[in-house]
Amino acid sequence: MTKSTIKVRFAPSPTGYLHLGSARTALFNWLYARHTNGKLILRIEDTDKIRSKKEFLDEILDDLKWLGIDWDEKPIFQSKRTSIYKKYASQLLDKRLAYKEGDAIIFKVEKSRNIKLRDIVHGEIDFNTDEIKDQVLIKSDGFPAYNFACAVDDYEMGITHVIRGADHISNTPKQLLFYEALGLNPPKFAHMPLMMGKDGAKLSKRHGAVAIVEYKKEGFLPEALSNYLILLGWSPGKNREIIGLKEAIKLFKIEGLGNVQARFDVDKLRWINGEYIKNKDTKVLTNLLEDRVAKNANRNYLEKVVDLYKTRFRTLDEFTTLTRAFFTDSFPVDTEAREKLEKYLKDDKTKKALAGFKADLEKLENFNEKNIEKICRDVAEKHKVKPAAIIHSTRVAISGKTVGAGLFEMMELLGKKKVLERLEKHL
RNA sequence: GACCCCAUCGUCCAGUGGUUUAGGACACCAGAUUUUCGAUCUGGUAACACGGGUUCGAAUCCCGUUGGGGUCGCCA
Repeated sequence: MTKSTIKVRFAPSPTGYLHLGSARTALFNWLYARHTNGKLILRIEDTDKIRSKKEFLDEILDDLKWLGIDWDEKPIFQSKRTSIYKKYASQLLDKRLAYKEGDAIIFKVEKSRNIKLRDIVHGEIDFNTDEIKDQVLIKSDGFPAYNFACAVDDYEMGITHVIRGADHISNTPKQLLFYEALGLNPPKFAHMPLMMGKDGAKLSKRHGAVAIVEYKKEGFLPEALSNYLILLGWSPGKNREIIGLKEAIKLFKIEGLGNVQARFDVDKLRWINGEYIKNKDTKVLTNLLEDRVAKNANRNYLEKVVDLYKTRFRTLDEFTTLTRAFFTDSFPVDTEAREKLEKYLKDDKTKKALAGFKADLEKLENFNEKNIEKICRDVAEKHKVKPAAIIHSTRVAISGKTVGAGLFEMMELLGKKKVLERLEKHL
């Protein structure tokens, strides 16, 4: 292992849950650190005394771990470093580059200067200091203002690359001014375009869930979410869509970060999630599903249901609604399914065939897929109806749905007793 | 409003002056599987925002327009 000098950071403020956009930023920082064999440091920006909450921090840390992100060294808390910021602020005071205003310390911005930012994703960006007002360094409450704390910490922590959202582009010249006044070398910057909602507007609750924890609850797999997120603004090449974090680390290049705003598309996320679900080992998948079905469900039985439905659900939540009939007798019957069944029952021949099917099933001793299918086809032929008529109406009767796995497999799994009960009840 | 960023199918991504009648994926549509389907397989529709340049040649370079986004707090 070669030593790397790369050091990046992810700096959440614990004033809310981990957001999709922040998670993506964290992911790219992590990818870069791991690819370069460098370090990722967590910096907790808790300088908003009122809005910062411990429970938010815990949740953010949990979500990061859940996504597969780990970090090096203990997280740094800005709230515990006030003396450091004050030290730097005093330096500027001494140099007469800053002034006091009450208890606050303000940085004097020199007018009509050009500040050049060399950004890894955007290239050179020029700013004129005429657009920048004097900047608060230390707030009246003694805590540092964001831009100052950020600049001081990135230097103090030895951060080499700042990978963050494009919403910070206009903050950067201010930070650059601080570095210059302090006589310090700034880190390199990479501003990634923000993630937008499906309609191109700012991603918010009205587009659906924005907190990582909500996706976790809905039953998205962490590897699917992180896979989707890194595809927004970066490409592993060769038109690859499904890519694990391990491989992404190998392929990651910071120069490959896109400069275009991407829209969050939950449909694609759902597709990726489905891909991960169907490729997952049934036992492992069952572990994830266990607490989403009736607690008394038999493990072996559960595994069989999972196996049967593996390719048909895209979130863990969907499994629950799709397979309800396997875990309770009081499952709902979809309106569409109800109508379909009623239509079949209006036909006299079909009705008689179903009665015959039921009667033959009662006599069947070895209630397995093959035998059931044979009975079904024999009965259909005898009553001159299409097997489909029996199959479709039976599926509705035993599951309340028009969609599902193969009927005969479903029947075998449910067992003779339940199948007959349901046929009796619904036909 | 000022300053800044951005602009390839509906969406994401590929494409970095000629090998492109612009490729892949999601979504959508159609066909198949006649045991359904939101499963599976096959196929299809669909884009270089617009206008000027530069060049033998532009999706690729430059300028402008339009459109989207961001920032202008003692929030971060």
